[in-house]
Amino acid sequence: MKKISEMESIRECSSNYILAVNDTINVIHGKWKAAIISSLLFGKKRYGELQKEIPKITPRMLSKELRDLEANGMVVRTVHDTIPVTVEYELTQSGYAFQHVLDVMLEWGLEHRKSIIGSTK
Amino acid sequence: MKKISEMESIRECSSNYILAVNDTINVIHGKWKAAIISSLLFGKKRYGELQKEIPKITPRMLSKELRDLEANGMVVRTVHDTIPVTVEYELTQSGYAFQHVLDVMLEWGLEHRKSIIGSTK
DNA sequence: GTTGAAACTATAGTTTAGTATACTACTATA
DNA sequence: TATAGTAGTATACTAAACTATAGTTTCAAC
Repeated sequence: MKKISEMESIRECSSNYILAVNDTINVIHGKWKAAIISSLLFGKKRYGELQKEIPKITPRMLSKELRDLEANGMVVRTVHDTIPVTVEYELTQSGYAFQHVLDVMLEWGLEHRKSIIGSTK
Repeated sequence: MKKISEMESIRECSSNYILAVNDTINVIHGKWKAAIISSLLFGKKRYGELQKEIPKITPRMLSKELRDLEANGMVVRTVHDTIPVTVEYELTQSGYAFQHVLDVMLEWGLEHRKSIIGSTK
């Protein structure tokens, strides 16, 4: 399949590999993006709901990170003409697909923690 | 199996999920760590070899990042009593296992790029 | 005409990350 | 005695990320 050969060819070259991986790292770069994405994996949310779910984020950071995620094609922002206006944020298809990446990170993190505890006792 | 149930229980709770995922993000946090890990995936390397393979890294950053990675159980540092002394850095088992995380990132990144190109044409 | 809700923005400051450039310690060989 | 190789450290700086706190807009209900 094409996907396999594309990955294979990138994996052969250390510098291309790093560039492609960094593309992904940049999308979740920073202190808050993983939290926002994780929160949105449980369903679309309004600005105020995100603020409540991510307790210590400032409004400035929340709106900046949401703008970044929107610019990167991770979330879509929808304004509803209710009174007062409400805004909903939802993951794109790519955004939802990112759960697989987070799950693999989670799994590795759990194993890694075990291996560290095992090696220091 | 235990691993499944552990993951399932973490995935049920948004805040625990974020905490566990952040453990992993912190390990590769910063501009250079993914590059160092990627380079070491191709085999153990000496300090000077890493410096050549990662062209723009300063010696200060390289030694800082290597210290971080060592402290996090990602690499082991071995001093050989050659003349002059040589130092080798090698990934731990966890470090090598991290390739799976990077591969999933790579794969998602390639798909994501396609979906962005597809949506703007 | 004041209050309140929603979704932010503005300004200023602190903290952390990263860069630039020079220097050190050790020892072997010329 | 000077030079070179290896693996760094030291000092000072700039830039990016993040925080704190207050203010803005819009419209409706009281």
